[in-house]
Amino acid sequence: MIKTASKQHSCPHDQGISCSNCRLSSICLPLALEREEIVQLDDIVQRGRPLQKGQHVYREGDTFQSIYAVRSGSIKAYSVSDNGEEQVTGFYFPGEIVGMDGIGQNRYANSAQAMDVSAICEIPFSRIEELSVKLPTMQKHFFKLLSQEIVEDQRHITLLSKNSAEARLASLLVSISARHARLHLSAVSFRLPMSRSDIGNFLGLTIETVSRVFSRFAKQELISVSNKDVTVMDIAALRKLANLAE
Amino acid sequence: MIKTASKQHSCPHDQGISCSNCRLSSICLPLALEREEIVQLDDIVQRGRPLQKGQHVYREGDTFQSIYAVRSGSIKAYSVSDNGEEQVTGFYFPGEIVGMDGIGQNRYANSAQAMDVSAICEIPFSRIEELSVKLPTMQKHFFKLLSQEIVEDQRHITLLSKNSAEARLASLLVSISARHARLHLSAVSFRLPMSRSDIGNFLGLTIETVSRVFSRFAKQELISVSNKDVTVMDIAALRKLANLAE
DNA sequence: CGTATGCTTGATCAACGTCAACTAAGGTGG
DNA sequence: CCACCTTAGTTGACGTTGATCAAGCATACG
Repeated sequence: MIKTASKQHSCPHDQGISCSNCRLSSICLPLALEREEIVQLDDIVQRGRPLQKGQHVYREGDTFQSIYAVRSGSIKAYSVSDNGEEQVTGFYFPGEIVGMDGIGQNRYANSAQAMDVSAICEIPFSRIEELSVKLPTMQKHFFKLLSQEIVEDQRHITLLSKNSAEARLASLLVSISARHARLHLSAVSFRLPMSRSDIGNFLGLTIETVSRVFSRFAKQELISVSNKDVTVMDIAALRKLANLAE
Repeated sequence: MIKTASKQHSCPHDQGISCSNCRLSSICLPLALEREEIVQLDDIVQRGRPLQKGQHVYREGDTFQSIYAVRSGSIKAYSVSDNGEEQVTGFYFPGEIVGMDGIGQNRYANSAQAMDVSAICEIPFSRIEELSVKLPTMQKHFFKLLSQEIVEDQRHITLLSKNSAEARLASLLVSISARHARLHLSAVSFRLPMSRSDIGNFLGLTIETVSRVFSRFAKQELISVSNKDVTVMDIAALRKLANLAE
């Protein structure tokens, strides 16, 4: 693989980057991987051209081959149930990994679609398996990654099972805010990449309810909303509404 | 480890059994593990005395060390959210694995509690990691296991997000029936090990709603219920109600 | 500039939750 | 072994939240 010279503060869509100097590596590779190990991972990661909004990373039912790290932009994952209804199962931001649902059945259980222009790193799973056998740290990392997705999904189950529309939306806003902060972006002002319909679908609510709750939050001056742009004005109140510990 | 002589059709609570001759191994170890490999796994697996009803396998927050295969009985997993409410995240029957939520944080994210007298096999995770490095088949198996739990949880998200009380309960009944069948038990008549309250909690419903839906199903002669004993009379209708493909 | 699409807001409705009373089942001590 | 008590489950009446239906508005795109 040919790599162009990479600079320290590169453009997020830049392809001439390696895991070693990727500013996301602390999220993507939270383990204390040795420099040596990262170099080996680098060799298997494939960085393609950015996806346009609406393009799919993979589709439900496709043969599973790779997992993907989001480098820039944002991805939504969704599945279609037997009766043809869509269920949005997750939103993924830079540093996060999609596609792990495919491992079990050798077929993706979800489709993954770009909500913005997005750059992704493809990591062929067979190579991960090989590397994991050689590098126990790497194996541990991927076991952890999978386990964390389980815990995330269970949190979402709790959200849907126990919480009101307000709590659900508050929870999503808090989560997105925190993930922006982790990326050293503003935790206060951000643009939601997804539609109201995606939000509703993800949270088990109708688009009308989502809209109403946004309006209510705005009226209570917890946030200000203008279309997809949100400014969080009272994160503590949102956390409280979301039933999260202080 | 000392193993007593094992017979072919052993008692489910019997401790003198090994993976090699366990009738659950096709569920627990669906991979084409070589006999040689199973023997190595056998050496890791610890089989303790059965748990009494109500006893915990582990508790949320405990340091993660092992995953557990259910040998007999049934286990429920639940977590307590920040506001103190319980959420039942899963029911586990023989051949199924609990505890994988602990890998990511080195702490269990759920508590696991026996709903009946239950026998479990403890599998220390560090040993799995070691073995997985030596046996790629084993590594693959555990990657798959984790991934399948993700897919399961996502199905449950869809259930909670999109389906009515009737669909949710129908879905649970179909699932339990199928899992009984897999164990070569009756898919038609079975005893529910969990309380109405656990069912409601798992399905995001109140106990009253669960009770009413049971009664409605009985009146429509889809099932007959007597306390915890259920007989499925029209599985096709239940599948339809659950929005499952024929 | 006009049309399509996404979003908001209002009015009404239904599903499920809440509250309450009652019944059945299981467990314990006399 | 039975009587009592506790806990689990059922059923009914009523209330609330969020879905549905419908109309209008804003934004984006050709």
